[in-house]
Amino acid sequence: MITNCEYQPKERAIYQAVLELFEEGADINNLTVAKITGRAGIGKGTAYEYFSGKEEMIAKAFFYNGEMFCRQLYEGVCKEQTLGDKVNYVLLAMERQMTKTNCVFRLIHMMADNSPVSGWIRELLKEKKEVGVVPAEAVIRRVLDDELDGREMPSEDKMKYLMLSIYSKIFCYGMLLNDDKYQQEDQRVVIRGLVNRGICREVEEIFGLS
Amino acid sequence: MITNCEYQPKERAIYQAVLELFEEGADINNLTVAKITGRAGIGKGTAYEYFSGKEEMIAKAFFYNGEMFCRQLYEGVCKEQTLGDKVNYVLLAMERQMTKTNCVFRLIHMMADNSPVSGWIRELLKEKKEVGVVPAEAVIRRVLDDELDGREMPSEDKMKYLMLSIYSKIFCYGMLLNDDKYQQEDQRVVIRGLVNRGICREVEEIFGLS
Amino acid sequence: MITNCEYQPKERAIYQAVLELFEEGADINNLTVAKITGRAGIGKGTAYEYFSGKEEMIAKAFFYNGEMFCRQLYEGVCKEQTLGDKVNYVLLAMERQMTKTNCVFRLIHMMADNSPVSGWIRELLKEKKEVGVVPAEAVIRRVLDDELDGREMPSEDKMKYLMLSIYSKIFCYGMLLNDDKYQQEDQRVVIRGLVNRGICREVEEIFGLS
Amino acid sequence: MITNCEYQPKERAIYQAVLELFEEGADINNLTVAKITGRAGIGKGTAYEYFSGKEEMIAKAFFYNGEMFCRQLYEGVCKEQTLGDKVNYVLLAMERQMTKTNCVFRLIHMMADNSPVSGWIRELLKEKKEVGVVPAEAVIRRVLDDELDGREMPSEDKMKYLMLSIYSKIFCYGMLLNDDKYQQEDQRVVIRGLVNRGICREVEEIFGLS
DNA sequence: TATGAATGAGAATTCATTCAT
DNA sequence: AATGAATGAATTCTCATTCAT
Repeated sequence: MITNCEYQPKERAIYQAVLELFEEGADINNLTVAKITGRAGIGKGTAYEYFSGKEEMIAKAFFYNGEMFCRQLYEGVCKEQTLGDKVNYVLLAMERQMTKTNCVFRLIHMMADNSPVSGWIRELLKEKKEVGVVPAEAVIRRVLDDELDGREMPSEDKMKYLMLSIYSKIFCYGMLLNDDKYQQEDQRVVIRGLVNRGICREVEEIFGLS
Repeated sequence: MITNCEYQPKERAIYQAVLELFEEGADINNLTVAKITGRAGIGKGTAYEYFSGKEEMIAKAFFYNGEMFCRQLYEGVCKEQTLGDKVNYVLLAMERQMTKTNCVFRLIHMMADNSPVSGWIRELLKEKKEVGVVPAEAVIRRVLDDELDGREMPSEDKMKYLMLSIYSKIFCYGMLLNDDKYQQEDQRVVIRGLVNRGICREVEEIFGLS
Repeated sequence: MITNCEYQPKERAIYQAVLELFEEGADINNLTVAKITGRAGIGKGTAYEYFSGKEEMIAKAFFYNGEMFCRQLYEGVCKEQTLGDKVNYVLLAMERQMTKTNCVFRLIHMMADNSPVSGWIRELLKEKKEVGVVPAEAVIRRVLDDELDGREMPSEDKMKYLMLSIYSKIFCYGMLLNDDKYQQEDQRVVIRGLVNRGICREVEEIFGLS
Repeated sequence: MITNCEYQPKERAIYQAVLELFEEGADINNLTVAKITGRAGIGKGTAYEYFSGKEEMIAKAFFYNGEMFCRQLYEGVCKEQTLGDKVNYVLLAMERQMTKTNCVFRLIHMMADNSPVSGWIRELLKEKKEVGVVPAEAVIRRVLDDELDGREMPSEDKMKYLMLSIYSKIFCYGMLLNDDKYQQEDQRVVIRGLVNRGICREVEEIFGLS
């Protein structure tokens, strides 16, 4: 079940400011509180009423973005019928997100960091897992559950491999999109098809042999 | 052809210092010149005789690491005969690198950044491409070239997809290794087999149909 | 004559909050309005209805404390008959005050400061002198007046010296009390006797020769 | 024995800057690092090469002042022959110090604080006690030792009382000097005589009865 | 009258870089 | 060539005070 989180207006303003600055190409590590609050149109001190420090602002901003993205993704995926359509939906959503910004990727990058921001993100993830928020993993799992249906559940190793394999293919599709060539829809459609089929085949393989 | 780059001793000392600090868990953005030169055992001013600034030191350090890694990989891959053995060699090299540190991943993360470091890295990549240095891509391409042999070359799109698909599988294997479960060899051997077979099948598929 | 000053409840709450925080070891310069009003249980804005700023709050709080202390002292001293008993009363009152907190000393310290708080205190002292409030000086003078009785008044210089000499002895007793050794009554009683006798002898000397 | 402490030039510059600003009436709590280093004529960052923070700068500056003062005092006292001359020397030194600034008093005030500066001062005192530096106490004790000579040592309580009693009289003399009346030497000479005699009598009393 | 959210001036501190030795 | 003391721009964060409710 998706929780209906309410965000306070100033909190939201900070998130949006961070994401905007980010989309405009700012480097996270050079993001200053002054820039963020300036963009958000609020006083510097006000930010500290809502956050304990800069790192929390940034981490939560990306988390907010990820949450919004995954929630939409989840809802969209549920409406599609076939595995191929579901995967396609995800890849298209990825495209939209990518052209706007690389936010989702950054979230992943940041998680692998040793920076204070990454610490915050990991903590947020743990915390939210207990509440009913939709993480990226849940989206993929949902797709797989639908597909598994009556069939026998594969071994844990295979499921883990499958999850990551799909995850990495989507990720790899996102990386391809950075290439100038794929700025045009007619070029993207070809590669999207390849990736989609690649994922479907992998699912069938694992689920088929189990 | 692999160029025989010579590194000056102080330059090397800087690289090693950066990598050491990194392996010890330092956050890149909190690496200071003082810490780096202190670890390298040279004066702060001296570093500026070899580098234009902190960003260059860090970027080149990771580049140095990547180069060393890929060079070894390339040499190792050349010695193996079958596709499966080659892929296995890469995955094992990945494991070794992973346990030491996530340096290769970090390199990737940093490339996706908007930070000054990432700017340096992208520039270095361009520059080196013109010289004959071995990038990660070259390793994969070498494996594929061997395999392609007499067969017909697939379309550019398919090759691009294949490259990234392999890349993503290796990447995905690296990510799995972070999991506590895979700290033990007997656990790793199972998943390594799955990844290896996944890659080989994908290669066969693309090369088979072309 | 002791004026019957009435304090408004919120005003009093502020004073008590300041003194409480102080007794708990807070540093005056790190006392924030937020902490004070928080402790007082009133809104931050409300404090500004009663005081012009933080400095006034603190200065008046200590002034309030000093006034209460001196008033009690004055009343107590009046009830005693001999010089020795009066001095003893003062020293015992000092002890009680000391164990609770060093507030009286702090008041003295603050007066010697160049801080805004000290400015306020000096101003308050002037102001109150015109009204009939009991200052520490008045207590000592009262003791001396009783003792002087019919005898001839010594020169102004001598009176001034005597006042300060007594003052310094009491002060010195207070300082001694900080010593761990004097946490026990049986230790204190010895030193208290010495101080008492020192003061009495000094009074006799000055008053005797005049 | 007086240790010959060497101070580095920048360190000294900071001390002098703090003391100068202080003599000019600055409030300790409003002393900023910018003001101090500005006055000292060095860069803000440089101060942090020598001190861990603002508090250390201020505490050590006053400590430096106290040390210099006490060292001179000690040397001067040693040259005098009679108790009266020695005490007179101390009182005159006090006067000189007072007209310049109240630094010694401030040091005392600061010690009684709960501020970080006071913490530093207390720590410095402990530390220096182990090294052979001359504290205020040593000066008084030296005077008493000379006087005690062959006579029997009084009880610990009495010695403690005597030390503090003298200390407080000197302190009280310093306080008197703040009075406008005593800005003139002819006025001071009277009161100085009274204080001097008061101290001598007290010493004789304690040493006589032991 | 009472409040506390909002503010921004101001403070401490860090650290990349320079440059005299 | 090598150094590290000196620097000050830049950054984070605090907190007294205001003012709309």
